[in-house]
Amino acid sequence: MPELPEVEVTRRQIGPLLLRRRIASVITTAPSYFFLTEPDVLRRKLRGRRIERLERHGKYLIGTLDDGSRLLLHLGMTGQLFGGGVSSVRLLSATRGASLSPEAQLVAFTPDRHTHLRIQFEDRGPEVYFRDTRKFGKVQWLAAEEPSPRLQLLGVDALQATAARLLAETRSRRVPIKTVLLDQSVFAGIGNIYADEALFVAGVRPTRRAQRLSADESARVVRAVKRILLRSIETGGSSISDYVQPDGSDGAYQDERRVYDRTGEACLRCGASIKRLVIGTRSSHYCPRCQR
DNA sequence: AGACTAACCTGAAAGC
DNA sequence: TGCTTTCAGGTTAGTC
Repeated sequence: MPELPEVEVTRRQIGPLLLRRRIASVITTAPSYFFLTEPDVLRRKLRGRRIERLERHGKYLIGTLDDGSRLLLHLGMTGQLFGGGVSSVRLLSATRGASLSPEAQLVAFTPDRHTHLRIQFEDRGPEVYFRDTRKFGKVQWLAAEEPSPRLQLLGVDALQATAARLLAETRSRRVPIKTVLLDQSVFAGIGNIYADEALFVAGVRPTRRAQRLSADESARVVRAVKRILLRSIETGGSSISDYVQPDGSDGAYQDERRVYDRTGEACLRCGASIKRLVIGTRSSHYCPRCQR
């Protein structure tokens, strides 16, 4: 569910709760394919460590631990990271600086069967939870220097996209342009909402064969992608079905959607009825008049 | 290599 | 009021 903006908003909000605190223990659910690293291994590797950095590449969050190992997190469709816990608010106030009104970032929460990770810290302050109802999310521990095939497959982060790269990639592909935008090995981070939104802004129909994209259109698409992703981050991401920010509040970008999930509604630019069709199993939305 | 599909899950909403 | 079907911000393994 979360795309680049939601993951970036999550990174910024969860950072203060996750970074530089020594991990006392990790509680997990039973083994499942959510765990690329077995839960018992994960618990053992994380105990006693501190996360020094939290970076994002596409939709992946990458924590670097104080022993050089790394923690990979992917939110999948329904994954959510947030801080909270019993009696943690008071303790957090006592242990943290007053930069961000820490209380506002915590959610009153009782772990349930979908809470696959529960991280507790030695400072006894707020816990960090990773909850994911559908289990399409992923967690993986990587030893220091251990390469990650998943990360290696990713293209440059979508905020670093270039028209030249998109144009080069499209030359040999006869799939719809939208399929190329969703391909994480081209640009990492674009998902179903922002692919539709960017193509609308660029005036390109999602079904257009990649090979038929002009250099000018490639530039427009890349510009639209970046503008829309940055704007969505500013507004806290999109809250369409169940995504909420780590502090529990809704993002606001869904209010700025131009086509996604607006089937049958009027195009905000020309008034035509927004169409929906399926491209490679993903529902796609576009304006038949504004997008050619 | 590129293009498709099926599969991994759960829950909400719509259809009957 | 059920029971069934459809749909969902994602990715990967397998087949042609």
